[in-house]
Amino acid sequence: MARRSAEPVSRRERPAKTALTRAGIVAAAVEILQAEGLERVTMRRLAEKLDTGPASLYVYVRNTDELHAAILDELLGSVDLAPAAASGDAGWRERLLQVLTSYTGVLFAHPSLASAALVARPSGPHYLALVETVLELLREGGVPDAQAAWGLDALLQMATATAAEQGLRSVAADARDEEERLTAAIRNAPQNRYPRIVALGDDLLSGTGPDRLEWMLTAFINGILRTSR
Amino acid sequence: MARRSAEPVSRRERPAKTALTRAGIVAAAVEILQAEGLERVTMRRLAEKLDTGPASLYVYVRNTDELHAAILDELLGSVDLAPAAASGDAGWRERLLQVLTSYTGVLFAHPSLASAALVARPSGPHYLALVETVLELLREGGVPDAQAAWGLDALLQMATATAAEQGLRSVAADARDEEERLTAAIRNAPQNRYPRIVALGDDLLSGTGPDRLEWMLTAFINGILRTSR
DNA sequence: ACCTGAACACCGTTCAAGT
DNA sequence: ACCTGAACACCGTTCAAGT
Repeated sequence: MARRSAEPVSRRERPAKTALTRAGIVAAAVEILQAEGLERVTMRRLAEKLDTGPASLYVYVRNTDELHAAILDELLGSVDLAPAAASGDAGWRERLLQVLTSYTGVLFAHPSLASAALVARPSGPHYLALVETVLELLREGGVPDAQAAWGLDALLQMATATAAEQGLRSVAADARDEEERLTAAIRNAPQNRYPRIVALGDDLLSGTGPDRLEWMLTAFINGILRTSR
Repeated sequence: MARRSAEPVSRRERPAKTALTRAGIVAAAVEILQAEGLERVTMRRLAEKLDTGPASLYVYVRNTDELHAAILDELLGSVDLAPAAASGDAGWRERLLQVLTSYTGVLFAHPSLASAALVARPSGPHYLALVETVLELLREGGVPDAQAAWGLDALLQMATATAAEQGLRSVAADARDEEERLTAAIRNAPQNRYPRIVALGDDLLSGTGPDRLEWMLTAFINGILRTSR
């Protein structure tokens, strides 16, 4: 089948090629993330989706890490900040936990992104809105400013790290391997050398889901309240 | 310059090629880490150093992540666990902080490894020894077993995440960029939308070093003590 | 069982040249 | 200013074939 010109075919084969914009690039990146995971959100794959060469993306995005941070901020738009405002319905602690749980949930849906978030913190508007909300709840709870400033970071860090760990566990086969190695190591630990590990046993690895995170966050909030700088 | 045979030259050019072992592979990997950073600890670079092809390594190491975990456990051998045993000299809290600070110090020296540790937890003997020590100190402090089991993980996580963040800041130019973006975002946050962020200002990013970590750990230890499961 | 060469299927980033 | 083709300098992992 000969064709006289490639144009009409290429018009049919792919969506109309729109001008590149940062927003469009990030949106395409999110689509790839949803469909194929963060490992596939590469400059080359993204360029292919946008029907251009990878070099073109560097006009809008400094490098791959910045791209990942932009994707994360985009997704943080779906964190539910509403509980924070609903005062009266529940205490500030409970509402703070709700917000942080919503944040974790978003990361849970994209485990690989949670890992990236540990390294590359975002700085976009959605991230700032989350920070503002958490700070406001801490203020409502009477946490002194200095303690809130340092506590905020740790709270988000804990939530992010938990999502990364838990998420990987359920997805990557390699992470499963690693977990099994750790479980085996703990089960087989000789009692004379590791008495406390043996004493606590499986509880060290128990409840790795939301229960554990909620306890961790609660414990840390209690600590923030009582620990001055 | 012609040579009749490559053998004598190759004997001079590189160290005598010893048989591959897992220990030898990990040792070579640590050398590359020290000299060139974790980014350069690739299967190919490692094979080159060991004078073989990358495929040969897969007999001893399942994949790159497992290699990274093995390197980390190796380095954890230099964590100073001695303070834990020196009871009487200082309270258990202080000694726990000393151990965790030593752990952070090791990771600080290899920031990229700290990031890897957040994703790929090790399960080797040195890691188990660290876990055992922390658990024993928590027991000494009267922390109930259930709380120690879940608290342990969070303590190590906080120390690891802090090292990863702080370490990257001092090394990677990209991370510097990111920090600057975040600093700028916080400084330029409009007061009407983000009043708490503006109120706390630079304190949100202050003291990102050992002081901050010590406060975080102390706060969390206080929380562990008071928060039952 | 261990080791290897060669291949497969990818990467990020830069740069000179075009529009 | 924006966009591109082409190149540079790499990756992890597998597999058939050797010892």
